[in-house]
Amino acid sequence: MLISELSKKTGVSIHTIRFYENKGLIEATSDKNIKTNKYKKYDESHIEKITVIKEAQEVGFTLSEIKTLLDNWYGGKSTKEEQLEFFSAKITEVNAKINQLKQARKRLEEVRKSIEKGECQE
Amino acid sequence: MLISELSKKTGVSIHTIRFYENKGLIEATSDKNIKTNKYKKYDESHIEKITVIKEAQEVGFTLSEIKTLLDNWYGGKSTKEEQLEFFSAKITEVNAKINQLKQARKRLEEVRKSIEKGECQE
DNA sequence: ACAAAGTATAGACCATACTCTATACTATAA
DNA sequence: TTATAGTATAGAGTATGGTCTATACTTTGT
Repeated sequence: MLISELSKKTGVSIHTIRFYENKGLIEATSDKNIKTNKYKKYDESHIEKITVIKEAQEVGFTLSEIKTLLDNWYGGKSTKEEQLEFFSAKITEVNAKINQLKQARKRLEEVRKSIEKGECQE
Repeated sequence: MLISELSKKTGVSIHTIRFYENKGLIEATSDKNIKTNKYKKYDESHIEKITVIKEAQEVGFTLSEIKTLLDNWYGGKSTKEEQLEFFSAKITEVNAKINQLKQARKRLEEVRKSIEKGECQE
């Protein structure tokens, strides 16, 4: 598929897709056939990667972290051990974030309770 | 205390404290006494606010969201009902973030498992 | 054949959240 | 009193993550 279709299927703008491509997060499939144009081709794997980018961003990872994540996820550049280590570390990070959020929730609930009790204004 | 002390006690740079002040997140206590200088004074409440800023940032809130949070937390500008509504909404947001992170963790654990099984490389 | 729509590249521009520099005034210690 | 250290303001500069514009080439429909 071409970029506009990928854009429609992912909900990510053409500009942003190109931005990701420049950053090295995704890479269009190179067609070895000599073509008259420079139109880039994308497939299901690109949809999946963009989905991962969106999900990872929502939970607070930066694009540079996500690039490393995708490189480990799809690229075979590192050994099995390195990959296992990488994902274990990421899971630890996510657990830490969950705990921070639980703390924040507790704080917010305390504030809400104190407002309910009318400690702030009568 | 003066700004350098606040900086030391919070671990936030003087520049950043002034940046927060310009953004309206904190406000130095105005001393009614006529003084020869323009040195701003801070107290424990400012330490607490900066702590809240840091905590809220860690869990993904923007400065503008945090400003609203602080205004509701410390300022009596809104009614009890509005405050309750605000904090309930924030708690809902935090819960949503926790769920997203749990989903992300599940995803990452699945990837880790598939690597363990050697599905990616032999 | 020609207009309209799609694609590519490069670079400008924007918002957020800092971070630093220049300049000037103030306080303190020797 | 004079150096130096701290404070204030204004504005420039940086990094991240986009978003948009200009220009040029390609494809498609009529």
